[in-house]
Amino acid sequence: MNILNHDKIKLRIAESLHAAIEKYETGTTLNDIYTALGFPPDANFGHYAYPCFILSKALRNAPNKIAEKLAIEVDTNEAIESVIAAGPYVNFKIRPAFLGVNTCDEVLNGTMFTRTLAEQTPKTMIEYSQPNTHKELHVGHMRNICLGDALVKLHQYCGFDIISSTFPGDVGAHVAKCLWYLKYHNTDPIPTENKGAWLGTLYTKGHLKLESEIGTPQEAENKKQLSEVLTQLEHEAGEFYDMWKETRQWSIELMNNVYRWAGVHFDRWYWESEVDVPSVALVKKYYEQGLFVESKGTIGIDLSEYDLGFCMLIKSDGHGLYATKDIELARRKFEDFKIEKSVYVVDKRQAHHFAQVFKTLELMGFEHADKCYHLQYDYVELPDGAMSSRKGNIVPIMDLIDQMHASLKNGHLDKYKDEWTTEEMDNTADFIAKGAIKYGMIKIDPAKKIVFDMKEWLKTDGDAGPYLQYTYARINSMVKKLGGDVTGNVDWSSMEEEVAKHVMVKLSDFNNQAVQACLNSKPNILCTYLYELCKVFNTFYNHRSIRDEENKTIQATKLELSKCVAIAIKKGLGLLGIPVPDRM
RNA sequence: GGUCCGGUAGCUCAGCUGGAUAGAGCACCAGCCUUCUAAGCUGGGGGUCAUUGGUUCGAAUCCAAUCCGGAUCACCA
Repeated sequence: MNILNHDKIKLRIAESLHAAIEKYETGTTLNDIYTALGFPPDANFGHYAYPCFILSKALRNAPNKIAEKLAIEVDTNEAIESVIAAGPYVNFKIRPAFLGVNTCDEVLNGTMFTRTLAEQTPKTMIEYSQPNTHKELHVGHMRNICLGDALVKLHQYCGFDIISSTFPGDVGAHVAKCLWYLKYHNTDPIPTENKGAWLGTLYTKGHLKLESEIGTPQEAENKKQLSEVLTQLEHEAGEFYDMWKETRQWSIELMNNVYRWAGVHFDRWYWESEVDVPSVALVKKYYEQGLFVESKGTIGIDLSEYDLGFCMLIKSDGHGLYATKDIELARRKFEDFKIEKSVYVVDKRQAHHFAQVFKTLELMGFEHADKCYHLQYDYVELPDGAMSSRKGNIVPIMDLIDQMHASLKNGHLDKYKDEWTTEEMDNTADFIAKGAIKYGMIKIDPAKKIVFDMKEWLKTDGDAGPYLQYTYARINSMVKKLGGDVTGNVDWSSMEEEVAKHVMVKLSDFNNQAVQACLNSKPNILCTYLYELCKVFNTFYNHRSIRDEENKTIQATKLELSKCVAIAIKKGLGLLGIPVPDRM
């Protein structure tokens, strides 16, 4: 998957360099140069840097000599203001007018965000969020939702045709335990609202009760009752089946509440219950054909020659497993949507499971088996270990959201309580809560685990979502206050202060970062970029007052540049699923 | 034990397709609001990039070994 040379600034520098390097016949292509261009560690060196080590061998010359030579041979032009050799690097300073026309103007008119960024964009399904009904959604699920949603949006931004899907688990032992407890042991009245969360607590109680009664005379009776629940669910008839239909809806309502809050949408909800029976039938078919074998009363496939052990597909009681369903589901995804690639956003504990599933699909002759990818991430845990609904040590998503709202209203937003309507207060708190929670989930590299600490999460300063939202709101406010009084004409060439040029250079990097975040499946790259953009802007903002600027041209241009930053923040946060408040 | 993933400042992390003096945030210290939003800005202290060896002109980054932590390896999902 190639990234296209969409960055007009870098492309122009690369062209200038290429013209100088070409005559030495080193075989260095325009593309090589474009790719090698980077940023100097200290902005005082210049805006872009070209390292000359690469040419050293071909030219049989020391890198710093080459740099000196190139610095003389590369001419300044409408884009390049100066070329300076610094050790083995050639550093370029770009004219503000060129930066303005190719970056700011394009941000303002929107063309910056419609450039073609990636060469190959196969039609892809991204499956994320695999919650269970009859359990409560916790902050661990939130990481998955934030990550999955950001990936969907980033891919769409980069030109991919994306189908989003979710795969909730609405059948299985957890459902039976929950219904069992509800029927035989629950003494609470059924609440009128938040039934889904309440149901989740019953699952935990049920599980714990069953555990505690193992080895007691009660155990046999429990097993008998549980098995009756499962039988009724399987035959889709009886009291428990009716309970299942009703309680399932409570859980779906909870999921919908969370998804609504997060602003995520799924093109297709695949239910475990819909693939359960067909998946067992599929396995039996392949068993008869001889691909799958019997072992210890179960049916599965021996993958030990691939170091993947035995992949069990039908238990000795005749029921299927998670892998069974995923095999049937994989097939359906390609069939239902004619996709070319299938991505599963699931935490790393399932790595072995997916390795087995994909290998099994391959051996079954499934032509798209090599187009299935498990995108693994590390999960969220608590200071005292992994979260588990079974043990009941979870932080429900709604608790985090509620505490965040309260903390914001009693904190920074308190100063607006006499000025704002209740509605604006609630909306703003909600936007900032989304900024804090989603940014917090996404900014960490997916490969690293998150240890959740509520106290830390309620902080909104420093490298956090609210900082970026604050920068947006601040620009918005400034534009509102100054807008009418600024009468000068915009002229990018007036942006001679280094801080202003840094803002423009940083802005021009937007698409490079977005495409990296997308193709590497690391949305945290975009977080870092947006944070740095805000950092550079705030330095610029504090450096010299725009309001008090006497030169009308500079004043108008700086205000316009500020607008560009606001647009980029809004666009970038949008790709992460984070909204921006007009004021905060 | 096999496989996979992590180990960078007191804490949380970025940098990892090799390149300039290893960067942020939090915490700590010193400054900046008669307001373009202080959820901000400026400056300061703080590092054996787990360890050892290798490849290279050059290694936090690549390779190997070792140590620490975690996940996973047949009837849960």
